[in-house]
Amino acid sequence: MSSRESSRPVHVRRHSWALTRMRGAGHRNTRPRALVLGVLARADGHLTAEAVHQRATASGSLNPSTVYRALALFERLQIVHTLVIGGRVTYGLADHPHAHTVCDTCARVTALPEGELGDLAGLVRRNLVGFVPAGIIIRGRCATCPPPRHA
Amino acid sequence: MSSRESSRPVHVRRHSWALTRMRGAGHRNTRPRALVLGVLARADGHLTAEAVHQRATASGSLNPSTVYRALALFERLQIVHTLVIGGRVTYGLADHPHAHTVCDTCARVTALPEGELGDLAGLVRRNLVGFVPAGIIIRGRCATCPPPRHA
DNA sequence: CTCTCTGCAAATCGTTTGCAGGGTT
DNA sequence: AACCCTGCAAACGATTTGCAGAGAG
Repeated sequence: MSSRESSRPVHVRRHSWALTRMRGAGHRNTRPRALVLGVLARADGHLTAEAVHQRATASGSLNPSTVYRALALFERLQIVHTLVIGGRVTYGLADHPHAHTVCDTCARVTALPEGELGDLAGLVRRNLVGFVPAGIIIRGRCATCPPPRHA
Repeated sequence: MSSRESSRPVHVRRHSWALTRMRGAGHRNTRPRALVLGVLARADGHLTAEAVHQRATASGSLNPSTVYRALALFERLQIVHTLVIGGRVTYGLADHPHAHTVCDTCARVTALPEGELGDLAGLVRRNLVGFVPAGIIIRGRCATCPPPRHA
């Protein structure tokens, strides 16, 4: 959170990365879309559409359905990718490839930076000929969660 | 499909594995539950709740809500695992650990038997201390799908 | 016999959609 | 000016839930 590693804060760079991609595909830079991207660029982790809407609302009003439409567009353009956490669809900026761990118990999500797992993506590419990996999700139980009681 | 590798067909063994687990947790072996397990035991791949209901109906009537309740129970007991494919929740028997590839374009799912990816689970366990992996999902684009056109 | 489980039907709620006006290029 | 995008409100559809009766142990 020191935010002085570069002249441009990280979230600004992520935001403009997404913006460039969107504009490059011929889509307009509107206020609602900018609000959504701003939220996603600042989020460290994945957010539900509802959470995106709530946070975006703090900076200006916009309609939930517009959030859904924006997110659907961004997903199609591969600006965001989705992840289901605790039964809810969540969205996160797809600006750098990474794997996620998702705890089945507490629903906590951890992003694993590249290299954290050796070269997992490379392993996949090497073994699955023709398959282009876009994301890796590891479900399980995180260290701090108690094992599920057999009810 | 030769189905004579053992005296007990595979689906029977899978079914009774699940049954044992369910009974062991103190739940009753009812006809609807048996129907659902029968479907899952025979399925090679993941099915939506709706598909489970349709197939189960072929062997006897049961209510959709009962299917949902059964699947929720099985998930809680870790008898089944869920996977979101093309925006729909799908269910599969969790009798042996394996990874899945999910194609973002055609929604096709491929189960990777253990060992297919080297020891992916072992790699995860080694690098994520304390995290107990229960499943690995690799999203991406399969060899037969065209790359998404930038719309 | 007791307590769980099921069927039924209504309620829920995240998400989608049609349409007319507004904003971006 | 042309066309894309948004707000609004209604529609949608998968999943959940309350309740009374049926069935498993």
